[in-house]
Formats: sequence, C-alpha cells, structure tokens
Amino acid sequence: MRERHLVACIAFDGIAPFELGTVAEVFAQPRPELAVDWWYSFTLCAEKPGAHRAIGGFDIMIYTGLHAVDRAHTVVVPSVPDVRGDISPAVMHALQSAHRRGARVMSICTGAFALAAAGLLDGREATTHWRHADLLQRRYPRVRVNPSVLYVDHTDVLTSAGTTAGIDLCLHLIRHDHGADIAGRVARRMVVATHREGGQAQFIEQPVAEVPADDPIAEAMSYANEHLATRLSLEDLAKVAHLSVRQFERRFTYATGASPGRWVAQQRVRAGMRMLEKPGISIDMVAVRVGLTAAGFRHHFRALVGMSPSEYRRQLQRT
DNA sequence: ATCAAAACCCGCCAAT
DNA sequence: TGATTGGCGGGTTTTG
Repeated sequence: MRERHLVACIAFDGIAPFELGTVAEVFAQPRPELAVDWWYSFTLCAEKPGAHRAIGGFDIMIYTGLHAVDRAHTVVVPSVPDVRGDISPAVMHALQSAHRRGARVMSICTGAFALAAAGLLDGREATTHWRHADLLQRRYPRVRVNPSVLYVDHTDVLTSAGTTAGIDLCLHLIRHDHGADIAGRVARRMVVATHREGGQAQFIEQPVAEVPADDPIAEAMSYANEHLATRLSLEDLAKVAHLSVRQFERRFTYATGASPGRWVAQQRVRAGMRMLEKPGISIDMVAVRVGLTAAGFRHHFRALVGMSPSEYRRQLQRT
C-alpha cells in the first residue's frame, strides 16, 4: 500500500451540488470491490470552514480549511458561484502553491474561472461550460478557450465542460491512475458511459439514457447495441423502430445529436475499445465482433479515439 | 493508397 | 393553419 492519494475539493458559498457530488462519488466512495492497491482519500474544504449554502437552498457543513489543499495530490474546483466575481486571494494562492508543488489541479464547469484567476491556464488550452466560454475568454485573454470539447488534459492542469463532462474527466483521471479496466468498472458502477473522449463536441454527444425507454428510437438503439456484429443498415434500424427511413433519420438525429450511421460507427468503436482493454483478443477478431472489417475498424477507431487500436492497447499496458 | 459502387445524409416539398 | 410525414435528388461519406 503506497502513500494515500489525497484529493482536496474546494467549495464556496453558492456551490453547485451536482458537480460537487460528482467528485465525491468518484473519489470519496470506497471501492473495495475493485481490489486496487490504493484509492483516494477525499477532503472537502473551504477558505472558511462552516456552513456553506448550496444551490437548492441547503447547507453543506465544511470542517476543513484550505490547508487541506497544501497536502493534496489532486485539487478539484467543481464550480465557482459567480463567474463575474473575483476569486479570493487565499484560494488563488492555495491553487498556485499546490500547482507549484506538483499537485494536479482540475476544474469542472465554471471552476475553470478559479484556475484562470490563479494564472494556471495562461497560454494553455482550457474549457468550461459553453455558456461561459466567451466570458472566460474575455476575462482571461491569455487562456486559449476551447468551448467544443468535454475536457482538456495537460497532466498537471485539467479543465472540463459543464456538469456531466466533469464525470468524464474524473473517469479519465481514474483511467490514468488505475487503467481503463478499473475506470470502466467505476463507470459501470455509476451507470454512465464508459469512455467519452475529451475531444468530442459538447453538443453532439448525448447519453442513451436520455431517450425514454418506450421510444422507438431507443428500441432501435438497444437493438443496434445487441446486434453490433451484424449489418445494421439504416433500413434495418428504421424497420425495428417501425418508422420510415426518412422519419427515422430525422428523429434519431433529434434524439441523439448524431446521425444513425455515425452513431452506429461510434458504438462499434466503443464496443471494440472495451474488447481491446482485455488482452488476448486480436484486433482483427475485435473488428469482426463489432461488425467491421479490420480496415474499417482501424479507420473509425482512429477517427474517434485519435490513435490506432494497437496504440490504444499499448497505452493501456504502460499505466 | 486508390477508386468505383453503395450507403448515408439532409434540404426540399407535396401530402397528410 | 401549422405540424408531421415520407419520397426524392444528389452531394458526401463509407465500403470493399
């Protein structure tokens, strides 16, 4: 058992409970079932310990001051209450010295404003909720704001977009710390998508779960997921949904943000990715299992993941 | 790596 | 009258 990995999360008055909850769920929840040799130790802290009002009108009692940040290996800022307001000097200083010490500093949603105020994003690419991207850019011109990704990872500094993208970033960190297999199991425990790539457009990707279960589109989606190895033409899927091809296309795109063909290709790559995470199965075999030729699988994999299947697999070994 | 054929995607629009 | 539907054309993407 190596030294405990300390995660300090900084809260403010007006804290966003969802973002905070995300971080707590990922890092504070004990995971004995994972059988990893270390896990995180989570501390919620604030400049002034005591009751802090959360969005929704309830109070969160915080017992620890910013000194928790001084010992943390990872510092999280899940949101700031006012994107136009100033960050207190004490918080800025805590972030700066944590970063100087070599701690990882990450933000979710508007938390990027705190990182930017502390100067940690100067000259670097960063993201935040798309609604505040313009303001972030205007207030901190030296930050290269990219509003169309889910998260940006600079290893030492990480930023993520609105709300659920924070989950993606947390899972991304777990993937880095513990490997894709563990990250996938945590994701499955949380019942969220295993792996949404950081580079994906914020608007395009929508979880399947947002489609009501009795929706014909949802039926076509689960049919597709269960029959990835087969052909799955537009016509097939439209038939499953009991819709005309044209209407199916239209409603599918409306429901998911992606056209049927693209979505199916994505599902194929994702399924292939999960298979690649287990050693032993050849890439050609994976391709067949997800309904693509080897060349087609490589092609789509690279387009979606940004690296070849073999690179992806090699990268997992190194963790 | 290249290329033709097939499939997909989406604006358009007449018919419900 | 406004919303929904579904066929068509043809530019774009995928496949083999």
